[in-house]
Amino acid sequence: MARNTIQSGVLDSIGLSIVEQRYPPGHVFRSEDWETEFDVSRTVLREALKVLESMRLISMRRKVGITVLPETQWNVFDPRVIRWRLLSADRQRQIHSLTELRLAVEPVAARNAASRAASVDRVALLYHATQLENAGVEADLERLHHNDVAFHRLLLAASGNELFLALSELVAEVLPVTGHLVHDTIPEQQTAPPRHLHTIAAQAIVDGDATAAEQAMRELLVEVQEQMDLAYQRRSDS
Amino acid sequence: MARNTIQSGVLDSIGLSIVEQRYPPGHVFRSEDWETEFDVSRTVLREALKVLESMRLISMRRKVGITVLPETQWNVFDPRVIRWRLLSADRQRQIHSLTELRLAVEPVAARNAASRAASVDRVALLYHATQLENAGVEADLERLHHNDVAFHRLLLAASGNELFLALSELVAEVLPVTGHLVHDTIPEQQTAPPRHLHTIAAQAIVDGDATAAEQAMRELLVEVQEQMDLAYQRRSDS
DNA sequence: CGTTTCCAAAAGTATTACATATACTTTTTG
DNA sequence: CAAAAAGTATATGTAATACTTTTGGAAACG
Repeated sequence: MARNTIQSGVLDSIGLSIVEQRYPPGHVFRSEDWETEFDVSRTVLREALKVLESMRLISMRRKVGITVLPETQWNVFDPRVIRWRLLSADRQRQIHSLTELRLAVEPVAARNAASRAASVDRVALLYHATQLENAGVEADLERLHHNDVAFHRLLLAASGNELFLALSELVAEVLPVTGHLVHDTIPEQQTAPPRHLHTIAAQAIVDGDATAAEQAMRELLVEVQEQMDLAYQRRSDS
Repeated sequence: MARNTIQSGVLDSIGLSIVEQRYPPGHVFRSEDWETEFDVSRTVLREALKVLESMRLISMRRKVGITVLPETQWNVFDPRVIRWRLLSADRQRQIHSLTELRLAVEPVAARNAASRAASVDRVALLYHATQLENAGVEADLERLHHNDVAFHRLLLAASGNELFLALSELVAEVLPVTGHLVHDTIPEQQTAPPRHLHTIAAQAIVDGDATAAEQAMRELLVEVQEQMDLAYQRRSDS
């Protein structure tokens, strides 16, 4: 995805530094400052700044300069902002927020999928779920995450709501992070229940049982939420 | 919000034309085409295109040109994309999707607000709710919408989740549209119940009753959803 | 028929000059 | 002396242009 252009490098660098709170909100730059720091032309810099402006990380005004905007203004649904935040200090808060959002949306997505999804999608969902459940302890994480992402993306797509589908990108950003976190800190047998819930949800969708699907996804996400909290708790203990 | 710059005009024009499906996905432009059409410099055009690229409406590649991306790629959470879609032909679908998302999120937001919100926010919520409920038939729409937007924004803010808060911008975009639609097509007395539900939800949040708050907001959004469907049904009848 | 080479096309980058809006200062004015 | 008007400096906004780099596709080649 990341195009091999210097503009994207500058964008990434500035974006991350802002999200990392290296500059207080309200802090003002002149574009010249960045030009010299990165040794790029005004053209390249301005194109990067325009993107950051469209993400509401900064505001550009004549005779004033580039102002760093407060966090409340940010387009926190932009996948790049998500990624930057997952790299920054408030990673934990970001994961918590994202999981809370998933807890709100995915059960409803499951409900809708159970009543609207195409048969082929229902079957595919069940396939990914069983793949997840049957994966043993020695299964490589790579493959596990792939199925996990595929399951949740398909679920959101099958909901028939393009806004839900768009959220799958955010889920895809956060899933590997939560996956590794859980894997590194939680004993294996404790992760079995959520995996099983994938299958229950998928089966409910295949059966067209909207309520059961919603319930299973809700339990699954509650489980994820608890595992996240537990993982961070153990971390701070060590 | 719209800055008084040519670049923003070009951005708006191209963005809207893409969202309106005036060009099929996969259609390829050269930046020169747009330059002549809008009679602007390459600088201005490219800055607009960069923003559109960051919204995933287009993709710019060397030796290829500017490709219009399919709808599934779009950053549908960007407020500008929302606005363009509300202006375009699939306005109805967009409203339905947004309401469905609200139906997923706002009840959870209410639940969280009931257990986390600051006292001052709880009181303010109740204030806006009673203002809404007490507004008579002759109350000007302007003022009604202002209170409505304020209520929902505050609710999402009080949830303590910055992703929920960010959604308030989308709600603010869609609320006036649904508001006018309902007002123009539904008899006044039928809009009373949802208004009352605002107060019930707010009161539950003041009382710290998470379950009641969630339930009230869910009923409210279901009501909104039904009114939307009804409004469009009546429209197509005429 | 597949592979490599090469070219042209389109975006990517850089430089420079000028336009324009606007925060700030100075002057005028009542 | 304060408030309004005028003026000025400054940083972004816009334009024009030249050059660089990547890369799809045609042409040459084995």
